[in-house]
Amino acid sequence: MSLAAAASPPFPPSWAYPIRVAASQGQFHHAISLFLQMRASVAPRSSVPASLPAALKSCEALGLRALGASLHALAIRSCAFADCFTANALLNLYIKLPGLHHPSGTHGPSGKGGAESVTLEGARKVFDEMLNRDVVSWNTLILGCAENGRHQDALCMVKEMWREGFKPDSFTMSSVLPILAEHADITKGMVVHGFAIKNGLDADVFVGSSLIDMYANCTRMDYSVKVFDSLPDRDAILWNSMLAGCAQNGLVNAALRIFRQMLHAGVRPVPVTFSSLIPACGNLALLCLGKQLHAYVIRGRFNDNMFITSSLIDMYSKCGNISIARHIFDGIQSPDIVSWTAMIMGYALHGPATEALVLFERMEMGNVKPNHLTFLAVLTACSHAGLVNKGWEYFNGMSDQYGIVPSLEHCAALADILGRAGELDEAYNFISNMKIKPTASVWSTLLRACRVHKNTILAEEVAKKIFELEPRSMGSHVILSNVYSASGRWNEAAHLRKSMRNKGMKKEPACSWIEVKNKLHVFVTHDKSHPWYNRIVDALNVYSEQMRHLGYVPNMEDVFQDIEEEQKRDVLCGHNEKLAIVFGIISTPPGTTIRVMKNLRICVDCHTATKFISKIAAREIVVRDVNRFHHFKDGNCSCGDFW
DNA sequence: CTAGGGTTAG
Repeated sequence: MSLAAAASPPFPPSWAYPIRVAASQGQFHHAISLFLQMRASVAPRSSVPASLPAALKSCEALGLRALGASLHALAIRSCAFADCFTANALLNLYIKLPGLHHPSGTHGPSGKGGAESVTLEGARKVFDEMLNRDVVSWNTLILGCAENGRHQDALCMVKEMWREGFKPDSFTMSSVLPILAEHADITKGMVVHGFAIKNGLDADVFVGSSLIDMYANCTRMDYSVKVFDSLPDRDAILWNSMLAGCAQNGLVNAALRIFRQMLHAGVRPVPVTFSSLIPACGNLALLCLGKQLHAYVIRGRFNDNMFITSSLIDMYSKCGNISIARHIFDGIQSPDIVSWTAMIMGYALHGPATEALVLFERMEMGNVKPNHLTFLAVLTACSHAGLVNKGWEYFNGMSDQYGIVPSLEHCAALADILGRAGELDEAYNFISNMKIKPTASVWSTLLRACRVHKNTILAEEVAKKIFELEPRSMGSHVILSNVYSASGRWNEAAHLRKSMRNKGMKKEPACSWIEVKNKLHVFVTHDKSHPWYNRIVDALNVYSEQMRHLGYVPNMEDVFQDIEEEQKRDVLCGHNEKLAIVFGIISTPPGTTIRVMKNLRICVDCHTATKFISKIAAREIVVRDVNRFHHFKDGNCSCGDFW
């Protein structure tokens, strides 16, 4: 460290200058060290106020709470606290370092608020004691509230600052807009937008990107586009905001267009560019596109970025390609909790569910601590593999060993494990005695189980509970009606359907889709508009004949209407997953793996038929339904007929 | 002295 500059200072003598320079260059240790030397020397008192903001900033960066507290005392003793600039820096320190207590106001952790509220109390005290405040003071406190979940406080404070004659600026906007984005409060969001326009703040890129995010979170990408187009050239952040917004709203084509425009405009992609695009491919199961992005990632040497590798693992497994996902996972030197969880969830959804548990144990041995999502993944694996004892073990272990309180999702997963395994009474008791009040969705896992295990009596009781909580629950009405149909109680089924019609309830249209040669083919039930429709039906009829020879019997359980047998068979033939699968087979070279996605659960008959088709056509067929993956091969399915 | 974009679930 060179003291030369400080030892022979320019006129007027100043210690403050090198301290400020060091802090502004990120050399916080150096800044602190200079500050302490200054205090030990006979430096003029006037150096203290001028160097305090930089010293406080350095404390924040290095997390030095004790020194921070003594600087607070020094600020008061030296009268530097009267200076707005210095007091603001101190206020910021209280916001940024949780656990730094105001010397005169340490009440200790109060009630449920805990350390978080104590931290803000200290900041609030500093703020209240300030002799002079400016817009920065208000902005600092508002941001502190915004980032610590005190959303209402933050919004109230904006009104308060306005009342006291301070005009909100671009900093205020970009603290407030993320709050409105999180609450999807487009009404207040547009008020803020209007204020920004009126006060000439809308050309600011920080405000602009916050507005883009806010509208994107309110699923109004059209407004986001308008904001984006109205902003002056460019900023890489804005491009990435737009990309993330489109990707999260499922607008993959729009996202790709923006990606290309961005490259064209000479803006270099950064890791976040990909970590927002890749998950969108996974959610829509666009394997070809995902692979292209993967190639881009490799060329750009982004593949050592954990966010990207995790999203690639998730993307490949959601696209049905668990082995590539595993290959990427194996290439990571030390996986973090996110990549472990993504990989474990991949196996949980795919089939070799015990592999998920093996990975979980390896993860524990590697001293990576599981979080609530990891346990959700492990419980999902137990459910899909029918492992009841293991399920209980993990459910109890998560709180006993890791102090993670089971959430509603974990409880639902355990109820699912019990129900699928046929332990219906245990599942019923478990749900009835849960610490958290069960929701309709928890009960409906049991309703599904009742249907699989053909327990009509319990199904009726469970359905009653569901309808109390959610009178218009479409899925539950359908399942109960299926239960009635399956046990030949057509009158009850008909009555139920009538009451559904009276309530104006409509079944979610089922659809399946498949990507062939980079093009997406969507099949909606009863939609005959696909150009290959007749060819598909012809092929399906040929398969049906062969299937019958091999012993296939159509299963009518899932047919909703009580119609003649012959008609029912037609309905089943028209099931969109069958159309998508057969289209895949006749439009690709022999041996190609068929990957089909479906927006609902696969039906019993389609599941059986697909097993036969995989054998007859000698194809591996991967079906992703809304719940899990099915790998059909050689007449068998990886789910073991258990879903 | 105060500010912006991303990953795992359902």
